[in-house]
Amino acid sequence: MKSKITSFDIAYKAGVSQSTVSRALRNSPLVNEETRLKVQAIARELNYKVDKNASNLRSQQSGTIALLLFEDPTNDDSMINPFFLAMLGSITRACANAGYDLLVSFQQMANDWYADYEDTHKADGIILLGYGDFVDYEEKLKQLIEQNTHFVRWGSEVKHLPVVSVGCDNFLGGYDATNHLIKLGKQHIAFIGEASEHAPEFQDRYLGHCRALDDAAIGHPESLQIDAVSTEDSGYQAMKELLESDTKVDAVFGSSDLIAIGAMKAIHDHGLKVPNDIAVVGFDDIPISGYTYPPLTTAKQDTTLAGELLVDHLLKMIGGEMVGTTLMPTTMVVRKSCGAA
Amino acid sequence: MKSKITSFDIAYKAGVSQSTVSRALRNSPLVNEETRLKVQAIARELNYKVDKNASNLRSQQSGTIALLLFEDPTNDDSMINPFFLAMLGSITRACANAGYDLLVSFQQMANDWYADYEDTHKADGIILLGYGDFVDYEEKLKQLIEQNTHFVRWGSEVKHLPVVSVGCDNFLGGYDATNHLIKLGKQHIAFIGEASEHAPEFQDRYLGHCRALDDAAIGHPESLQIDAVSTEDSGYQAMKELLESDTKVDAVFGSSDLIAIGAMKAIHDHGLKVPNDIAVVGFDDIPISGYTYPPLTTAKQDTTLAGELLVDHLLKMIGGEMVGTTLMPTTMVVRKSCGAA
DNA sequence: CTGAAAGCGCTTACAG
DNA sequence: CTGAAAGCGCTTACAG
Repeated sequence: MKSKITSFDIAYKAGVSQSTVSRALRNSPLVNEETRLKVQAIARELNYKVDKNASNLRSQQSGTIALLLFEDPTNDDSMINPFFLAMLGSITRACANAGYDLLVSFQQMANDWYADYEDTHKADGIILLGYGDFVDYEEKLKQLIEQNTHFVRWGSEVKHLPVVSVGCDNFLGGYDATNHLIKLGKQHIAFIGEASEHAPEFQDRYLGHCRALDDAAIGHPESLQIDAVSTEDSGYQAMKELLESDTKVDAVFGSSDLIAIGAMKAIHDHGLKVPNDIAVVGFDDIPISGYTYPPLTTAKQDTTLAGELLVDHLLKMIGGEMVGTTLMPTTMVVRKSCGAA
Repeated sequence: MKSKITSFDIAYKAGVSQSTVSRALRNSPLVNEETRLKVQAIARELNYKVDKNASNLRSQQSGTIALLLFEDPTNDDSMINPFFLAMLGSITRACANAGYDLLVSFQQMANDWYADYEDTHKADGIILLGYGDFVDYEEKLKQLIEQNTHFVRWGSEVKHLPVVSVGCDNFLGGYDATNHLIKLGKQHIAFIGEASEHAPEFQDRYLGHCRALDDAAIGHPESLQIDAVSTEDSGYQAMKELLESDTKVDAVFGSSDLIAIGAMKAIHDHGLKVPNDIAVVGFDDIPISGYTYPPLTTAKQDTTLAGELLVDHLLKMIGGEMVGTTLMPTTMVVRKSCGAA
């Protein structure tokens, strides 16, 4: 029964031209109110829908945004960072509000990614979330810039490249998190997370962490910074290593909630208590963080606002407007894991 | 610099016709090897990409699948069920493997949903994940059927409707979960989750739960079934209510991991211990479940396989094949929350 | 194996 | 306010 209905069928039924049907359905002011209503009524009656391929081809735009989500290669679906998934939710919603569809693609850094969504006219612009290694990723960004692709990315400002980013003030967020622990009297605060150019967000958090310690005249020996990627497992291993090294530690700043959650598990498995023996704070405020044991104190990134800003910035760029990088503040969400409550 | 390159430009450069370019780029066997390589080389050199709108319009297919994710209306992004998000990951991956793009849409039951992705030729078929209230949702399914839309859904078999589903054997999963608790000597096992026709999956789990109790000659009084939707908060409230009611309970089967996690928090807040005072099992095995305190024992649904099956079934339907509903088994993942380990 | 031609279903100048 | 016509960039019979 799916014999295709076209605008010509509607035109015939309504006794007008196909051009008029096209205008009426797009609510063009060029068409008579009465005509418009009649055409729309008939279209509804016949369950007619404009063929997007045809209209996109003709008007040379897609009404679609592509979201490229990068993760380290892994075939484990469960490894998708819940923080990004929360972002995905808010981005989808923001797109829908703006009348855009969202094409989602999980990219492995291994593949020939920057999947040409804009070049193939499937999308008007691209949102980039995450990256494996920042140094590799930077090369890809250069390609996108060269191709004049419209895109925004989530993250810290990219130096030396004309890239529009939306991100959090990771330095300040890291400062606040560590400062919170200092205020609670902690003296030996470990930082878990890779603090290198390969992970600029973590690095900024680490620099904020160090600044807070400096301001309080507390040292930050190298032995208290342990590399980890943003998974529970990595946080667990890093914390385990730290505990087994007999380094003195009374608090931990996990550079993501997943890391902090893994660290808490390692602390428990080691026979110690959070926050009594070791206080813990995280970064992100993923949905689960209020339900860990104990509930996790963390520097919250506002994913709702982030999604809105990403879409807003991208749409402006597509429209030819100039936009700059936006950094949002983080807010401390104090729960039990730090020992404050 | 984005003056549009078309297949005619490639044809001109290669000294062949545009038809040949089109064939060469799609690796048609109708084209000479040498010609094909030359054309492809030139296309690459000029960074030419086939315009999807044009090719889709002409060939009347989109190479795209739409994923519609339903949740109860809420403006909180964090409420997106991590189980569905894990599914999203595996569906995206399965689509990519099949050469399809994925259009994602979060639907609120309130809206005029079934967003006509197939009618507008933006997608060749639709995958449905979740639903608010099943009774309302069933009406929407009827519309999709009426429109001859190609779609598959995640969930239990739908009775009396010609709908293809992929889901888990919730009855057996529920049976296994409760049976596991029985084997550990539990006698007063509560079920938290709505066990009504409005949530058939939960209902099936409940029926499996009851059957296991029947088989062991243990009662299942109504007082031990508390309604809850699939959120930590709802699980927390339900458990709190149960604890305050002074009903005797030595174990809890949360009909989703989120519910179980919320319940564990309520048990802790009530001053009791998991699993010593009350054992807990969940359902799903979401990523976080290995990192809760204590780690959650749960009936795992294999999201990777689920995503593959959903895409596989849908693609077959699009291709005109007949496919039926598939029910996958669940597997018990035993961790500490049940007291077995 | 290759090319000339038709046509997918729209939108948008252009003319009135 | 409306219509006739062109054309977006492909794919696919059709003919050779």
